[in-house]
Amino acid sequence: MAIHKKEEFSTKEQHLAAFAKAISHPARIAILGLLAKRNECICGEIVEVLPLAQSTVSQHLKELKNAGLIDGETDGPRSCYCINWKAFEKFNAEFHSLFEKLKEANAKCC
Amino acid sequence: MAIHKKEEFSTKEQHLAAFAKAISHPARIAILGLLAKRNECICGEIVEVLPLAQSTVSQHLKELKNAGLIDGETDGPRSCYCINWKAFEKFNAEFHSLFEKLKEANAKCC
DNA sequence: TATACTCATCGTATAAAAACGATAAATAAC
DNA sequence: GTTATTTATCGTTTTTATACGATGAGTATA
Repeated sequence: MAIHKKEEFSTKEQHLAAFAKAISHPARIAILGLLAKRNECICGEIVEVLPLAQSTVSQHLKELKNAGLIDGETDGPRSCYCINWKAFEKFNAEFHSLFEKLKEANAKCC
Repeated sequence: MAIHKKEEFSTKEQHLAAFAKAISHPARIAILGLLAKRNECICGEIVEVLPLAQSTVSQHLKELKNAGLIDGETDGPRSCYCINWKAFEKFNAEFHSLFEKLKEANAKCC
């Protein structure tokens, strides 16, 4: 009976959740950190750094790309990836709009 | 062969990923939004609002609590929950320290 | 053309997440 | 003391995520 009910929530909630899911694995955090440090990376470079098989890394890259967090383009036989900073801005903005503005109303608790 | 390798990444990466995982489901986003709006909530109130069974909501509340994002205390037979704003501050700070400071080095891409 | 290299995809196996009903524990009300 | 209320936990089922090896498609090099 595991009928997922994600679609019964608001679009905003779904979007923010999907964004969070994309960075919910340390490998993907590591990839993003590496891309931020080196500006751009070839898939093979990432495979060298991470303790994961090439196919697994490729899978994580695909998820990050699907979430819009990174961009990728082919360079001959290689694939070059870089961070999509605009997407990060958007994530930050959504995160803020959901919680930050409500914070001042919460001085005390329970 | 699904031996999870999360422990092979840095503590910081694991922590940030765990944080993100906690908010990677629209139900948990909705719970946080509700708690932010009402300051505090009884479990039953959350069950009324969400399109999920009581046991499922309780499960999501447990995950949010384990992640440190919410606090809960019993009030008679009821359980009262509220947001742990300090944890959100910490999350924001970690998120920033990982990416924000590297942004200026990334004007162009690929 | 043949060979080597890079990387995405496929197939597969295991672990984790998501959802529910049922039950249990604790407190309140009668 | 019995009953009702509230919520956490247990057990189960289905879906999704994680990870790998193998294969294939594409590009470079000999």
